[in-house]
Amino acid sequence: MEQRYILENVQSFEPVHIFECGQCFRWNKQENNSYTGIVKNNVINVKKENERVIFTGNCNEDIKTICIDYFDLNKNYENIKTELSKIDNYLANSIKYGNGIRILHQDLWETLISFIISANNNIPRIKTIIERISKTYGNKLIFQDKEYYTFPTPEELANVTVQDFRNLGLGFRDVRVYETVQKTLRKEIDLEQLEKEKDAETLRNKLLEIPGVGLKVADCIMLFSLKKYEVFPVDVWVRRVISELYFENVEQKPQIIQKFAKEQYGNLAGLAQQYLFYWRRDTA
DNA sequence: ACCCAGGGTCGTC
DNA sequence: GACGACCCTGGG
Repeated sequence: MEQRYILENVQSFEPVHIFECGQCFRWNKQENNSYTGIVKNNVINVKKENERVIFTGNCNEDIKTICIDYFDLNKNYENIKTELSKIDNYLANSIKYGNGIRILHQDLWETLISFIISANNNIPRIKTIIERISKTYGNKLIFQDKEYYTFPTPEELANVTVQDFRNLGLGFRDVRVYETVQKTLRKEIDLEQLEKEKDAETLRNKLLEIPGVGLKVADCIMLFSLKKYEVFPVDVWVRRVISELYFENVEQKPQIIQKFAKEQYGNLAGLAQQYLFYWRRDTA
């Protein structure tokens, strides 16, 4: 049923920053500049009007509860931005540019599969593939006379073959997704255990055992789903922006970049990464 | 038409 | 630890 939740006097919440900073793939801009997306079994529209954010949705659960968790609304980004801005001017400027970014608390399963698909791929195509998977194997939801589809569970993907995935356009990632689905069904991958794991290093090592998950994808999962804000995913854009700003435009290896980020940005390096990524990619 | 690059990972050397 | 291969597609 349709529900509404309104947030007044908000700071640090800008839909375009949140949804276009590369952390998520299932939110789409509407004609009125609001965004509509799918959160578990719920369709939600997010509209910003001056200092007010309006969440409207067809939700099975309480929309307020969903939004507080998903958008991490109890986290104080004002303080974080103030602290990070003190580090250096490059970061301070990118924070100004993407001042409304928030790191989402996304579903682990969906994030895992999405970032396996992201390997050597571009964002428009990643979005298309995820949409096809959802439309083919997810459940239909109706919101304001339009159709939306949930991201399918491991069980809903149980009988999908490698060839089926290939036909949906996954390319060479088909086997990786297939194996990950099957291992999850056999409990060789334990999603609940991963969610409970507190220690970042242990968590990363467990993620690295999953087919299609290397260092970069593991870090994205940790940051975008498991709230490990200290990790610093290094993709081509981040590698580029860090090399340009801090290494006189001499391309550094990912390991060097990560070491540098940890020293420069500290335990909130992941947030710094999002501001820098958004700024560099959006001004390209 | 052609080429390149994209939120990398994996097997092989 | 370095190097190529890998599906596919949008943009130059």
